Amino acid sequence: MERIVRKYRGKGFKLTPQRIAILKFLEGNTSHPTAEDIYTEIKKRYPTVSFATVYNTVQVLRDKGELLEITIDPARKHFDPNPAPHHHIMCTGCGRIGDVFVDYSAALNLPDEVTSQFTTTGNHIDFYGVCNACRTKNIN
Amino acid sequence: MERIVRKYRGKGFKLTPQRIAILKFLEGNTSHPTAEDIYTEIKKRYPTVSFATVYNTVQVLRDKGELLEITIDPARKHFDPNPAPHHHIMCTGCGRIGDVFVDYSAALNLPDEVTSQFTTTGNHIDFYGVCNACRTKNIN
DNA sequence: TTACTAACTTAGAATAATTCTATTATAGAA
DNA sequence: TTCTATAATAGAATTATTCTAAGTTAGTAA
Repeated sequence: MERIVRKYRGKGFKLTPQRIAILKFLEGNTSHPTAEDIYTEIKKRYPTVSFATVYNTVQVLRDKGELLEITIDPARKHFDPNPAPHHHIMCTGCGRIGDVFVDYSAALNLPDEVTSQFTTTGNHIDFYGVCNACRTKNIN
Repeated sequence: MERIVRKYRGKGFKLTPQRIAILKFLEGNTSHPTAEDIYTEIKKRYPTVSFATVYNTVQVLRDKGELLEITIDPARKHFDPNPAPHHHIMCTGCGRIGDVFVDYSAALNLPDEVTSQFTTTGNHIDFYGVCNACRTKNIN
């Protein structure tokens, strides 16, 4: 019995071969892949896999709290298999996305004009920057 | 001469009637409209206006630093005519977006494993919550 | 004031991301 | 082993956004 199967069985969704392949690809993956990235990878082993399967699976995983959907890139969604709340930084040059594992919640006090209108439940920070590779490129 | 024209002329883009209508609609607008919201509004006065004009205009305004593009809603882009850096809070019930005019930058120190990889240039916080209207609805 | 042209508007086609549908297949419960 | 709810698939549909080609115009400069 595979480790992935052990980890995810009994969570309320079926573990099909395609899903196991998606879970394996995502396991420990810090590249923040898009749906197309996942599709391209799974297609190598399951050439008939469809986008519907990829989208269905990431939706199930999101709903079960096993995956985060990231909105930092205005062009498309990225996914993060680490469901622990954390933040992200995107390189404005190449689009690479990195993780920021710091909880800033204690510092993020909201003004009265906001707390009087909303009950806050969470926060996510998008940091923007330039990665080393892109900075080097621009210097030369 | 209208105030909008006075404010935006000489900024490097032509002020057409459609653009003036868009700028008027956006002026002081805190509803964070989508492209469709803008299109629907401008269509009232200019029935032949096209989506291309709306998208072209918001792109020009974004490039000129007169408008922010907001990614807090995974479903579609929203626009904010206040270009001063600030943050947003979205109601997870109805999708309403509010502004948060606090600069938290001083508190957002990044760990070494991030600063060694990225030179940070900015940040934007997505707060999530429930607005009063939605909270009341759920109680009843 | 007029003439000019780069920039703009428009309708509609194209693209890209995502979702839906109908059908067939299967994981996992009984 | 059987059964059925759930999932996979191909492909159509939908939605957001961008592109294209043709006609129009804002704003510059004579």
